[in-house]
Amino acid sequence: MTPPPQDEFLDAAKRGRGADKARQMLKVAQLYCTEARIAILQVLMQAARPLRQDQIAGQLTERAMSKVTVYRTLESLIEVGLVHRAFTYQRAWYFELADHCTEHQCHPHFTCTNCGVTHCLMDVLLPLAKISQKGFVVDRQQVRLEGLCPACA
Amino acid sequence: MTPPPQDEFLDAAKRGRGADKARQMLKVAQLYCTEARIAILQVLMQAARPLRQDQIAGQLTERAMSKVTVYRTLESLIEVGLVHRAFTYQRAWYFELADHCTEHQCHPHFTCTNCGVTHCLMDVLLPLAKISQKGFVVDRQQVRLEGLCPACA
DNA sequence: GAGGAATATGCAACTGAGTTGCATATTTTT
DNA sequence: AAAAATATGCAACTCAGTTGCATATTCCTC
Repeated sequence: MTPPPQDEFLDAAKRGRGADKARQMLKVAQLYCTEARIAILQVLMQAARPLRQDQIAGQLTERAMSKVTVYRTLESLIEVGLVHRAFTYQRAWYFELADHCTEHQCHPHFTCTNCGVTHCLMDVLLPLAKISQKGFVVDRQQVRLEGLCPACA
Repeated sequence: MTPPPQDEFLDAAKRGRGADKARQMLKVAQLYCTEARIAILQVLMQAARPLRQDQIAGQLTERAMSKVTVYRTLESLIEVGLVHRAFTYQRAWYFELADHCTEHQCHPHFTCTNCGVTHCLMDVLLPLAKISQKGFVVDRQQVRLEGLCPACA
């Protein structure tokens, strides 16, 4: 096992963890591999919960990014199905990676009305509402919960 | 059966259908019986689906009402539990009467991504997510569906 | 690699739902 | 009827998200 040359180490560190995976995802989606898309994908890959635009921007350590770019980048990632809008809270959208989602529904989100923190209920899956016999074509079912989180209860 | 005096007829007509019921609801809730609250409650009682502020204001035939008053009126009705925020769509809140709701969840809402119309699925009830054993105290569970309505499918 | 087409970014200015302060009007209580 | 409590309207504001346009970056072809 010969160690990779030093500049490759530096390069990897500079690109940050998950950069290669992000590039791969973008290539498959046929999107330009831009600094913005790679960085935002990395942030979302590391996030434990959905994030707002300003929270995403706040985690971009390498370089500041205008909110316009953040929104437009998210929009492009949503279009190709890599990201989705998880929910709105206090008039702001929260975004998250679209993996861990089954075909028609993602995991439920629980938002604590006391501390405002949102928890992804990854291991909870409610049945799909049976409304196709009425002529509805369900694209997506979303479940939101509100109440007190374990810490606040 | 003596008919009520004519001015009572006129008065009932002027107050509109459901005015008495609205007054009753407000009295029980210990809120002032104002023109705004009565009128908005009537609109919501007759609505087949959740309405935005401007849609509510647009249905007030008697007298125009400032949007500030509509929002503050809805806020007061929400505080006492007569109304609730059903969902947001395109950055706007949709309001509806809080009846027809069980303790912890209301009926699901289906919004058509083609025509934008929302349908209340009054006869659909999903089980509550079982997360209380994890320490969560669920106050409200909300289910949103997206796709194509029968007319658009 | 150079050049050019396609696409992405940033700035500044805008949009629009919802909010706030304050003076005035209405409702309820005494 | 007067006083206390609360509601309304206006104008001005907030702030998440959007748009037009000039510039910069990415990718593709040679």
